[in-house]
Amino acid sequence: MSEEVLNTYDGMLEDHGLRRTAFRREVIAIFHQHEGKAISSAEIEDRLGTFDRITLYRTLKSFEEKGLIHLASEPTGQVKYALCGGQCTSEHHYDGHAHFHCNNCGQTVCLDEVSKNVISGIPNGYEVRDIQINLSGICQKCK
Amino acid sequence: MSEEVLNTYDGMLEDHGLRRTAFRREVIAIFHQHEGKAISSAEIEDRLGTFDRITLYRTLKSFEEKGLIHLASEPTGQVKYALCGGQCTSEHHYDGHAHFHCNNCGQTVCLDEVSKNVISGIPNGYEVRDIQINLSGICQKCK
DNA sequence: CTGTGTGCAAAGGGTTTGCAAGTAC
DNA sequence: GTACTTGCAAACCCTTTGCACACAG
Repeated sequence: MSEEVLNTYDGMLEDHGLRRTAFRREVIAIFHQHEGKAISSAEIEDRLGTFDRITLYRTLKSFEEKGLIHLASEPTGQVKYALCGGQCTSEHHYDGHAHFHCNNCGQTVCLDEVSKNVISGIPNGYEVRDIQINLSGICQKCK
Repeated sequence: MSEEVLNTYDGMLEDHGLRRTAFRREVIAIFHQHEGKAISSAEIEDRLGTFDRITLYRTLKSFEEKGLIHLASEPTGQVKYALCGGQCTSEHHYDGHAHFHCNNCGQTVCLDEVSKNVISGIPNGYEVRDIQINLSGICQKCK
């Protein structure tokens, strides 16, 4: 891992009010390797060399609370995580993209091309704080 | 339970190739009482008088497979279920509406007013079979 | 009668909690 | 030094599986 990348990871942690530890750097590195995809806790485990599952759960929880990652659940309820864009905070998530889940290979990719701005018709009185669009089907590779 | 309603429930079961049992009628009745909302397995349990949790799991699974109900998972991964419209089959689900989850009261309602037809910008090569739109925030009552 | 559904018990798997030792700041 | 983080163990909870009995068709 180059020093520059390390500094980037440290910066991400610092920006979100998280202490810079080796474990957290490693988890961010794994997310970085899967940029553009949402990955499950199990997938992260597989990538972690020396790992402790419990610590990973807590790490993901604090990352999510501090706005570093966001949840992207499958329709079946399986929880996956992906790196947030730079504008996310603990107050509000702004992941402006949809997710596509492939029923064949099981991978979930982020589709930046699909905008959420088209959503309309929300009845009066509802205060929308988050929008999740989850597509599923067969991805490019599996077709 | 009037005879007419009973017949309706029986018809729903028969139409989806499911045997008509007392347990299944009761589960459908609970969904009917919560029409327009997605409910969790735990919420159904609370409503069931004499219930067996395991049988409920299996019932929900077969309902889902036969196109009687559809999944509406929360962003957190919690699985909820809602009655399908009449056009759903075991081959394909056509729940043409979005779901709104209230972060305060925890209820999930179906928003028929929010159309999925507006989704565009899906890259070539992706075969979309299902679209789920999950909104969250504060509902009318809690505001 | 035959195949499906139900109920109970037990197993399974992922996630959370408690606490002591270690580490960032 | 203080507060947060980590690691291990155990507990938890929801869900699934196996099997015998009951019931729908």
